[in-house]
Amino acid sequence: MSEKSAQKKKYIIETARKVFMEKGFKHVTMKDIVDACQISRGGLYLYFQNTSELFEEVLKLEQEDADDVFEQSIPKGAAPSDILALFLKEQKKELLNRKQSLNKAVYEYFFDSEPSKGNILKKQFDAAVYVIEKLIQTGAENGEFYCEDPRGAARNIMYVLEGLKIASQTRGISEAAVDREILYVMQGLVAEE
Amino acid sequence: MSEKSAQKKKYIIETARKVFMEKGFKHVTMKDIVDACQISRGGLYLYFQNTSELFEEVLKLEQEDADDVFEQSIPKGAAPSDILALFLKEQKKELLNRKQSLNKAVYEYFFDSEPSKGNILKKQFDAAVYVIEKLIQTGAENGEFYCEDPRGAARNIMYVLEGLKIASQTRGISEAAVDREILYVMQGLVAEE
Amino acid sequence: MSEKSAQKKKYIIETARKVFMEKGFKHVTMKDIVDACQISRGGLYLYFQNTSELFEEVLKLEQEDADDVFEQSIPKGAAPSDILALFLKEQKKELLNRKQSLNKAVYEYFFDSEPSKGNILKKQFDAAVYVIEKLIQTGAENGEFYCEDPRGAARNIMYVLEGLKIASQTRGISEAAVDREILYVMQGLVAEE
Amino acid sequence: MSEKSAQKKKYIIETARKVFMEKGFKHVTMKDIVDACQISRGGLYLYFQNTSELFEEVLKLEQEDADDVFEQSIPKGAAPSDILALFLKEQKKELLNRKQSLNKAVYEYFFDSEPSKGNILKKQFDAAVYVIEKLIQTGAENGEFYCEDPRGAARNIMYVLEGLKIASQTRGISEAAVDREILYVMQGLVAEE
DNA sequence: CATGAATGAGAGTTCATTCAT
DNA sequence: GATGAATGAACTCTCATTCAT
Repeated sequence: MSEKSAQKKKYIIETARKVFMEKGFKHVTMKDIVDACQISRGGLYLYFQNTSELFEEVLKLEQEDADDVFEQSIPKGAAPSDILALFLKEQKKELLNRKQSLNKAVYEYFFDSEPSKGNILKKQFDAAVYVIEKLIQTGAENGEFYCEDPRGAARNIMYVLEGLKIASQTRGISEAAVDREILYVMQGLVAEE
Repeated sequence: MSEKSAQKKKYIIETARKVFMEKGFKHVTMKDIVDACQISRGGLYLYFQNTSELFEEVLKLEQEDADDVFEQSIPKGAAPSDILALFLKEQKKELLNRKQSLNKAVYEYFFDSEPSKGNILKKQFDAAVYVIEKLIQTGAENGEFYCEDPRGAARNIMYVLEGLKIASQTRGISEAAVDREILYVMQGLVAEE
Repeated sequence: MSEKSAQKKKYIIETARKVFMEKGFKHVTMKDIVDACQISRGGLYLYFQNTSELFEEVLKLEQEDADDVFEQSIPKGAAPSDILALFLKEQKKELLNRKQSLNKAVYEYFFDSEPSKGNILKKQFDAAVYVIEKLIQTGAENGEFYCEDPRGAARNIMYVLEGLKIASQTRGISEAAVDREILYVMQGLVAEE
Repeated sequence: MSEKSAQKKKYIIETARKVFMEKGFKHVTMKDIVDACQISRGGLYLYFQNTSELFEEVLKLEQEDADDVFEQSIPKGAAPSDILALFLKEQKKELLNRKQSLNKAVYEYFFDSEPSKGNILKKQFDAAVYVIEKLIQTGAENGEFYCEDPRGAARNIMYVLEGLKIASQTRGISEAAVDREILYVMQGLVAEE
């Protein structure tokens, strides 16, 4: 029944994902998962020992899905500026629907965990910086962008996005405010000459 | 003995502050406070009904102290660029000693609270943006800075700082990384001509 | 300060009386009394060790007042049937305003106390039976009433009143229902011949 | 194991019943029940959220049992006067063993609950009045009783019983006193002509 | 006498975790 | 594997009662 087991495990992870989006990480109890999945208490423990273990699996799945989506959604031969714009648009969407993202749960989870675990976050961040850097570089080469420090600019963009994310989850943020920040960083890439 | 009462209340707030710095907000129980303060269970309830109420008072005190410190630490007649540098240095110090700041607790607290409460955060953010904007403006007038959009630049700086804060609390961040980001935003203010 | 003390004690008892009327006996805490009287916690303990002690004093005062009222409100030379009607009317008023009487508090108090204490209740009950019996007797002599067993009739009336009281406090009772029962017992005294 | 669950639930209710008979309603805590049932704290909460919920179930069971007993204990073809006497004898037994009845608990419970809940009590009372009325009517038809107002008499009997119950729980009452009251109301049904 | 801050016992409640079936 | 009843530790909160001032 390894096949069936794997299916059930995946089902639990996907259901739990919704719960984490809704309630963040800290407030979620094993009971919440049990209720959402409509399985037995003991049944859940067969697969996951606690919410942390479960959340880690959610993150893993999330990562895989994100990679897939990213690759598929980029049109072949798109211009770097378009790709960057598309990326920022995605981020904006996530920012504004705070209940539809795992952001809060991610923050809560990593607040509690050992720094070592943070490497996953770090890797994601660094990977994103790298991709953006390459986009800016390519864009600079074909004249779309003007930028003397592509890596610095990429990092700046990512930190601003992090700042926006946390702002969205704590004090709330308007669409206009998000647009303003995105516009600001984009202008930094084109307006300088 | 309202005098003594006020003293004790302040003592509790200050002790609680340390606990919140150490453990964030969510994990702190009334018992933690009771133990840290070496007072009785009921005694604590005499002053605060729950950890939220207590944390709000900690924030209030924090705000007052911050105002005092800020005013005192700015040398009269200092140049805008120096003041900004000083501000960023302070922020850097806070970022790197993540156990010495309330950042994590603040985030955890506002994750759970109603958006309305977030206004406090928003006010602080806006106030900081305003101050930085004025610094940049003044700096631009006397030739220290070059900047076409002081408000945009000020907001960018603040969002980067937020991004750095959350990075510090989740994945950890090196001093070099902080310096790099600060340098980047500062260069944006001077290097353009 | 014995004079002042006595005054304060009486003030506490009278204020407590209102609290007991409002909340019954069990739910009343020493804090409730303290709040209602606007005195200090320690101050209350100077006079009463607990709510039972206080309630006993309330009852004592109640009894004295009742005696006074009773004597004063009976017109000299009134007919027995009128006095009885007056008495029943008073009882009815008390029954229908359940928040304006100590009934519930009395029951709650005596539910908890030792049977020995119940003697107070017993004395009150017996005294009332005695008075009613005499009224009936006198009424029988002058032809207002017809009754072969005045004591039995008196006791019957008192038990019905007790039943009505408890009904009023638990399931609620309408004015019509009270009237009906009063009429029934009164008819038993006149209709038979 | 819904079967086993139901058994345990019933076991808790029956054990709780004894506790309520012993201590009334107000003084009973969830811990008392836990101790009496020899189960765990959490285990009890699996079935009942609080003492009120539990007490309501006790009452429900009580009602069912009472109906059964009543039907079974009435001999077929018994005379109305005998049935009434039997009923009063049962009531007397309950009155005299105040620790063996739920009366006190019932009163305490309904003192606190919303009037709407009191309807249960009202229904029971009205039902009993109805039964007694019918008995008296039938008895009057076959000459056992003489009564012009069977409903009034029935109500009078029930209120006296209520009065006796409360007397039993508060000041205590002797067997002789109960007999005296029962005799009085029975005489009212036969002696008048 | 009077005050009210302080204490601590104990009630209520929730949940991660286990285990017999 | 799967179930869900059962456990008990831990937390919140309330009050009667005391005691230094």
